Amino acid sequence: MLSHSKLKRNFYQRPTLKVAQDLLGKFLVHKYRGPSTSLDYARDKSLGAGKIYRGMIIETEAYTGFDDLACHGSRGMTERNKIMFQKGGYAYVYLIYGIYHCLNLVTEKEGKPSAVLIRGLDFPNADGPGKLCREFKITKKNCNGLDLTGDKLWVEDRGLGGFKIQKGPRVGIDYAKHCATWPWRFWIK
DNA sequence: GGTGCGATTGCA
DNA sequence: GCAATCGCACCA
Repeated sequence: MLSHSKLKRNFYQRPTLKVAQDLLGKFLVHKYRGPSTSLDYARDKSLGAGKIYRGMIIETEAYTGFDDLACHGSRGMTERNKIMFQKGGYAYVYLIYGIYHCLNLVTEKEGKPSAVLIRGLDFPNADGPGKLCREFKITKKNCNGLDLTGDKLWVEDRGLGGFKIQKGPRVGIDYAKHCATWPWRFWIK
């Protein structure tokens, strides 16, 4: 196997709980071609030709199906969550609190709302779902609906494994009643 | 057409 | 503890 292989669609078209754990230790990559701030240019003169952001995924959460009250798609398809109903291998990005964006990787089969929320990367200022999107220039406008088998946003397997996976309840979903305690959050040290 | 709030973050 | 800030879900 290639040491830097881009994950294919069949990786995502599996049970969401499995995908959420298998994404740990893989690398999120964003090839960004959009406008950069003057501060970005001061830090990195190569930005004019586009920039590649790459960081190891260290924390995820699973959201799947109509019985998961914390899943955005559990109450049916809407304009916001329609990407979640596609087949696995697409990016679902939404705006939260009017300020931050959250990146999800759609899983399973078409018609079943399922995705993995990327909550943290081993990368400076990318410890948190909102922070990693800000740091990696991921927004709803430029990433929602992107095909993860394409050349803008994808996940790489760099051959790292053997991590001890920790698990616990998902964050910030107290409103989801009995689902709030399900141990669907996963992370590695 | 009006209303209320969120899969977050940073600061007091 | 709590404000920021807005798309959108939901109700009328």
